[in-house]
Amino acid sequence: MLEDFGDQVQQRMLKLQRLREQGTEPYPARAGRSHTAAEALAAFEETEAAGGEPPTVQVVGRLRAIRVMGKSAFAHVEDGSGRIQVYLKQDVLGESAFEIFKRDFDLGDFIGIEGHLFRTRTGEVTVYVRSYQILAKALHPLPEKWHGLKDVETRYRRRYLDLIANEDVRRIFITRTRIVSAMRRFLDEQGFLEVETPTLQPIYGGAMARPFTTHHNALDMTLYLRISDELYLKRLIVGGLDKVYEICKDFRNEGVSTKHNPEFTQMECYWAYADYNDMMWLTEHMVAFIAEQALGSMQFTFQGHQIDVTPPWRRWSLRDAIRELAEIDYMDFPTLDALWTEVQRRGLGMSPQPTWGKLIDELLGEIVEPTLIQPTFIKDYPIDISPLAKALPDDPQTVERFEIFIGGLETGNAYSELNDPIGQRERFEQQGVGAKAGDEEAHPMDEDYVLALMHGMPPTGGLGVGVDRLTMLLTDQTSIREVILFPHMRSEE
RNA sequence: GGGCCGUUAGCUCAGUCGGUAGAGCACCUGCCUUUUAAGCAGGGUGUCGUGCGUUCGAGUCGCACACGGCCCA
Repeated sequence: MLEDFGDQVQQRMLKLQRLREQGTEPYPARAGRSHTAAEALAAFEETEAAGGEPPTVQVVGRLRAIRVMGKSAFAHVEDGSGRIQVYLKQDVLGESAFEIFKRDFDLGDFIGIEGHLFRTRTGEVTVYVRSYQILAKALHPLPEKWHGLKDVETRYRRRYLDLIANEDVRRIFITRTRIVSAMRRFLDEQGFLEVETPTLQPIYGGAMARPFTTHHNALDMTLYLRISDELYLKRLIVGGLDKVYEICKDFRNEGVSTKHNPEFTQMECYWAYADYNDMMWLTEHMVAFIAEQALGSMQFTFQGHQIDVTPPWRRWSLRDAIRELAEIDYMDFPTLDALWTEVQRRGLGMSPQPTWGKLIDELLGEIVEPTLIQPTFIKDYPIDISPLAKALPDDPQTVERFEIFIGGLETGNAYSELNDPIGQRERFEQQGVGAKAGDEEAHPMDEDYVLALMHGMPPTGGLGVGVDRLTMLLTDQTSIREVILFPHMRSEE
């Protein structure tokens, strides 16, 4: 089976064998280290400035460049902090140790070295190696040093190579981590309690989407991978946890695209005694905080646009936005048929939708969304696409809901939560009508959730933010796969 | 689901009109004790994504399929 890998792997296998034969363990259990590469460089600069003796260091890392010159050699060793050059000389190491390095070490191997620091003729701070040790032999060559790794399929399937070869990719994922950690910090500081709710749910809900289905063998029951954690988090609001949030994977059984991965990360939070206006405040301050923490600025570039997330953001009603950009007041066309006729009469090129609200959502997505570059709250949505949101006091067809748009991307969704149990049951029933009419994304009835509401839920604001989408914005990426370490791929077989 | 493009050495890529598979890096052999895309001399290491077909002959032409990318739905 190792023969399948070709000549270069065979060569490295031989070297591995030779190391073992002369008594070296090529995969030792531990490594001595006194400094990271970056710390070693800093330590040298410090003592140099102070006029002191150059420090002796032990550094470890992966060999990223080797330049052998007969009886001496330079190499670059890379660890998580960066790279440092090392210098090996035959008359320091001895003939045997130097020959072993030359003959049996390859690019990609992990090595530990020990020696004092000095500055070369060309000025680079370098470790003058007194001794070295193999830490792990690499049997497969790494991507090439100039052009790196470009093949998108290989980059996604073998992300470790992408991270080794492409510095900017590493930076994206470090930024992603900073985004999530800043989000947590912000919510924690606002007094939200981080909780965990079920991934495996007997009834899916909280969003309009098709679920993944699975089966519990011992209990012989069908379970769904969550499409949202909303209904569980609101049960916690009923239970008196007044501010809760969860950052977790949701799963939606839909097509994959540059904006959709079957599993994606969402932050949802619920705030008792708040409404959707409070959630707008929370959203704009949270995103501003995250940008500041992750990027060092509330301004950033996305696809050539200068975006500024400094609060407050624009608030624009959905009806006004569509009235302005599509020149249709959908309230003048209160049925699916009437609105569809008007949309077609104007030649807007929309695709047919199962409900009035979904057609409005289509207009939003096609006509309004691409224009929303600066952060914008589009607010007040049709009730039939928002079965969990509370209606406006003076307009029973419209709910207190907003979506967040930045850079032409929908990045979040929020509303004043419907807390009337009877009203909620009616909404679910209404969704059931849609399901019977063939709407595969209709929200299912959840009696257990209605039961929770019957015990009383305070007025509550809820918010969901797509972590992947937010990361795309803050790292200037147009494909969700560029911000997910291991995006979904078809089987290679 | 549809359209277009791509898949050739470990990596990045050439490959003309259908005529025995190419380059750089990497790798192998030798030289080289302050180099840094080290250098010098020599060596091609391959299931041309898979299958079927056309042809005297296919990386190249045709069909199907797989995987990926972009656009559309």
